Amino acid sequence: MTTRVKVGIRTVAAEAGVSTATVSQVYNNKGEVAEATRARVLAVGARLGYRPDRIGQALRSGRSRVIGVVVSYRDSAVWEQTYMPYYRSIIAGAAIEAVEHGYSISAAPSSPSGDLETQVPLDGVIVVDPVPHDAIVEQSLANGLAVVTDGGYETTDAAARLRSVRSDMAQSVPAMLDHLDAASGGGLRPALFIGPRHDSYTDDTIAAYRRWCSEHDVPEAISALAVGETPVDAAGRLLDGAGDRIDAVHCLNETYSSALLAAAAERGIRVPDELQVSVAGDARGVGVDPRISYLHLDPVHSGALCARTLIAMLEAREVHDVVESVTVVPAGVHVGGDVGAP
Amino acid sequence: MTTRVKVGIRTVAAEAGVSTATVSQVYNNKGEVAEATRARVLAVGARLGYRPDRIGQALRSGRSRVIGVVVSYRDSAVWEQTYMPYYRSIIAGAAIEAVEHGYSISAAPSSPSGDLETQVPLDGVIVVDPVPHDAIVEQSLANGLAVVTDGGYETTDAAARLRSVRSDMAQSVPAMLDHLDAASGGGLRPALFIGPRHDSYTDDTIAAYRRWCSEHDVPEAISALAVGETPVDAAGRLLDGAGDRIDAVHCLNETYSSALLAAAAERGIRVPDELQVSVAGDARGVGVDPRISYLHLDPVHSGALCARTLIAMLEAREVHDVVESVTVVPAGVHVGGDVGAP
DNA sequence: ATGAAAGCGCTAACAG
DNA sequence: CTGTTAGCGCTTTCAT
Repeated sequence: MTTRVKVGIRTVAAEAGVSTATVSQVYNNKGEVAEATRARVLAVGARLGYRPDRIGQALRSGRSRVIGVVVSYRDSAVWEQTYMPYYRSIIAGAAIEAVEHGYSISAAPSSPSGDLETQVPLDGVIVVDPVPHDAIVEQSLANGLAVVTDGGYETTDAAARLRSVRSDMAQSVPAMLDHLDAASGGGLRPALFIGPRHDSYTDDTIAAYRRWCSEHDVPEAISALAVGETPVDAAGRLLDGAGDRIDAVHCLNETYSSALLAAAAERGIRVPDELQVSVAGDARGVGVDPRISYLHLDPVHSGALCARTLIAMLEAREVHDVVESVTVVPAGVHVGGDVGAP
Repeated sequence: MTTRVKVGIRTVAAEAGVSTATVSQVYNNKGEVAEATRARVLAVGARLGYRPDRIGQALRSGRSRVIGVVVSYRDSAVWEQTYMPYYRSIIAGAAIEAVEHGYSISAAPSSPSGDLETQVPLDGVIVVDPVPHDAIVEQSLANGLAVVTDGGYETTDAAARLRSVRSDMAQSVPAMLDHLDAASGGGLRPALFIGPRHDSYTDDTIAAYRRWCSEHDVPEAISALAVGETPVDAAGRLLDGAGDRIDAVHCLNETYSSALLAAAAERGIRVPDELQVSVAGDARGVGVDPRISYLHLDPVHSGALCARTLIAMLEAREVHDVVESVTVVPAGVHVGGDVGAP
C-alpha cells in the first residue's frame, strides 16, 4: 500500500508550484486561470487523488450540503401502514438522488409548532404532503431554508424560495374514471374513498373527482375515514350506505383499497364484476392486486425529483414547479411482470 | 422579530465572561470546569439559544457525522421489486435513528471493485447483506471506516471496527417449519425457495432448513432462481418438479412467495389446503396475504438498529453484534388489523 | 481552573 | 494572471 498522507489543497498547490488560491479557482471554475496552469493543477490533482474536502468547503461557504426530509412522527397503525411506507420511499429516492450531487439527507422530525428538531444545519427541506399554510413550510422559509413540497402548495410570496412537485391528479383521476366508465360499458357511478386529512393530494383528487361527476352528470359520493375509525369499518360504511347507487370506488391509497376489498369480500360483492376498484399507488409493488386498477405513483421517483429540484434551487439554477404525470394501469395488467435476473 | 445575530461560541464566551475554550469544555463535558462556571455558561448558552455548529466541530475533529448506507445499483426488475424495497426501508430506518443522534445519512453507491463513490466523507457505513469476503466491507475497513453489516459477517480480524446485525434465522426458520408441521398434522415435507445470491441471510436460512430436515428425517428440496429466470417460472419449475413430494414451501422473500402463489393458482393448487406457504417478510404491510405465514421481518427496525450500533461504535461505546429475534405470524392473523386513527 | 493561541481545509478579497 | 492574507466555528495543547 502506498504511503497514505492526507492530500489537501496545499499538497496539490506545492506539487504544482502554485498557490492554494489558484488550486481553489481551478477546482471551482472561478476567476481567471491560465489554461496551462489549470491543466497542470488538474493533472497533479488527479495524480495525487485530490478531492476537495466538503467539510472545509462547508465551513467556508456556510452551506452544509445536507437536505432534510420532514417527517411528522405519528404513532398509530395507520401511520405505520399508510404514511410510513410513503415516507420511506421518498427518503430513499431523495437519498439516492442527493448522493449524485454530493449531498446527504437527514430525516427531520418536526414539532407541531413547525420548527425542525435537527442537530445538523440544513440547506433546504423537502416537506411531504403539506396542508394549506403549513407551519413547517412557513417556518422553514422564514429561517432562510429553501423548500420543496411534495404536493402542491399555494403561496402569496412570489419571491419565496419554494417549489412544489406534485402528481397530476387533475389529469389522471378523470382518466381513471373514464377508463372504469368504458370498462363498465358507460354510465359509471363512482364513489371516492378518502382519509380525514386535507392535504393537497387529497384536495386535488376531490376536485378532479367532483369535476368528472359534474361533467358526467352523476351524483357525488365521497366517503371519508372518520378519526378513530378503522379503514375496514369506513369501507363497510361506504358500501352499506351507497352500495346500490355506486358501481366503482376510487381509493386514495392502498390501505383504503385493501380495506375496501376486505369489506366487499365480507359482503359477497365481487370485484371487479359487481364493483370496480381503483387506487392511487404503486402498481409495481409485491402487493399489487390484479383485480384493481392503479394510478401508478412512484414515490421513490417523486423523492428523487424533489431532491433534484431542491438541489437546483440551492445551486441557484433556474427551476420551476414540477407536475408529474400519472399513468392509468388497468386491472389485470402487471407492470412488473417481466421480472428478470437479480 | 428579535435581532438575529449569529450566536457562536465567541458570543457565549463573551457574554459569560469566559474564554471560548471553557465554553467548548462545558459543551463537551471535557476537562475540569468549576461547577459554578459550567452552570453560568450553560445558562447563557440556553438564553442565547446557542447550538454548537456541527460543521466547525466536524472540521476540527475530522468526523463528519455522516454515515453511509451502501447500495449496489442494479437495473433489473428483481432489484426493483425485491432489493429496492428492502433498501429503502433500511435507509429510512437508519435516517430516522441517525437524526436522533445528530447524524445524517448518505446513500453510498459502490463500484464493483468495492470502493464507495461518495463525495461526502463518511464516518462509517452500513452494508446490507454482505457476501463472504465482501469487497465493500474489506475496503471500508481498510479505509478506516467503521462498518456495520446487516446480515452476519465473518472476519478473522478481531480488532476490526466491524459489527453485524442479523435476524435469527437459525431460530426462526425451524420455528416456522414446526408451526407448519403442526398445522398439517405432522409429517411435513417442506421445500425451500431461494434466489441466486449467496449472502449471509440466504446461507443462514439454508443451514437452518437443512438442519430441520435432517432432524426430522425428511429429504431436502431446495429450489433456486436461476440467473435470467423469472420468479414465476422458477416457482413453476419447483412445483412441477417436486409437486407431489412436498406440501409446503418456505420462500426467502415476498417476491418469491407472490410468484409461488401465482404458479400454484395456475396449476389449481389450493393454498394453504394443499400447499402451505411461508415467507420471510413484513407481516404488517398492505400486501400481506392471509393465506401465508410470515416470519415477521421489519427492515425499518433493522435499519435503525444498524444505525444505532454504528453510532455507538463511532462514539467509542462498548457494543456487540446483534441478533434480532424473528417471530412467526401464522396464516390468517393480521398483525396490523387493529388499525386506528391516522 | 481558565485562557491564549494554533490551526482543521477551504474560499474570497485584494494586492501585486 | 497569480499569490498573500484573513478568516469560517470549533477543539485542543500548553501556559498561567
